[in-house]
Amino acid sequence: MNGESERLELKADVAEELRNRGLRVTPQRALILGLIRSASGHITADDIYREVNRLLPFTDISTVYRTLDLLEAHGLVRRLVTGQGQTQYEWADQPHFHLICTACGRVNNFTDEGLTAIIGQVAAEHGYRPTEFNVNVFGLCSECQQEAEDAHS
Amino acid sequence: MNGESERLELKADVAEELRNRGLRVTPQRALILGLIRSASGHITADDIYREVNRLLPFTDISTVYRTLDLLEAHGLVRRLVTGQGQTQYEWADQPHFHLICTACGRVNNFTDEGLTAIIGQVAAEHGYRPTEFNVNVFGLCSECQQEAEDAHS
DNA sequence: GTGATTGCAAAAGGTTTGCAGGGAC
DNA sequence: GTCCCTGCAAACCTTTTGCAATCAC
Repeated sequence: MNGESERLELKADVAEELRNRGLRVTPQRALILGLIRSASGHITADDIYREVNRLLPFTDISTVYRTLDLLEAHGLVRRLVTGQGQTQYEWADQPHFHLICTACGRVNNFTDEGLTAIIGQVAAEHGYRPTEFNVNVFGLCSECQQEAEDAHS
Repeated sequence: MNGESERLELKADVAEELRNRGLRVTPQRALILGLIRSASGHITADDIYREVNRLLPFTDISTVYRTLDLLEAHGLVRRLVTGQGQTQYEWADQPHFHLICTACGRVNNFTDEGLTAIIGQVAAEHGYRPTEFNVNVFGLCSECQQEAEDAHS
């Protein structure tokens, strides 16, 4: 494994992704898209802002937001409004569901064939032709349940 | 049908709902809860603010937010984060899902036992204790599908 | 009477916008 | 060279908070 060549590959990849959509390639855009793509889960605008600034100082938060809007509009990135403070962003690979912890704000992705099937079926029953759906489940993750219990004992 | 007696009934009803939960009954609370309850669909804090002020002038927006938080904490009201500007609130009768038509914008509520069960099950598998979930399915409603077909013929 | 609730004013926090200079094509 | 993109600063908008006066119980 060579970290640097991986990074270069990713950079080229990401630049191509932008060009394919007729977008100009700027260091900021490539970096932001790369960050989201290599982030394992979800990432906030502020996370991105801080990380980008380590590599590209003087990048402004407004650039981050503008870029995120752009990437979302072009279907490269998905926006996830959790209601726990900031909006989260994720790489738009395949549809999935979200488990959102209302205590720590952590978001877990999951997929479930049965769930997908039922949603399609129910939509059809109501005469809908579904194009897209999102499922957000709010609750306490196992860590926060544990903490809550510990606090009470 | 007598509009006024209906309103009085609702008001008494709503006051009881508050009392049952050990909450003090104030005109603001009763009014806000009544508004949400009689709103057919979803309503924003600002909608509520404006409507409350027509009937109870000088009510502050902060009171609206504080009341909404309170009502949500006591399970009387559900918060719906749409990502389109403001948060929406709805009367917490029974859990349901949203079918949202991307053409006409109409939102249909539906319920489905199977879907509810699967969501609970999947959450449990991931160690979550779910408190709330929202399922939004985007697509074309039957009317808009029809229109689209008609337009093409 | 007592503690909870309200209105007011101000702040917080995330996100957006106008503008002039600089960069991608 | 042209138009788009960026950094900067300021504004925006929804939501939250501190405080003193008022109200429900």
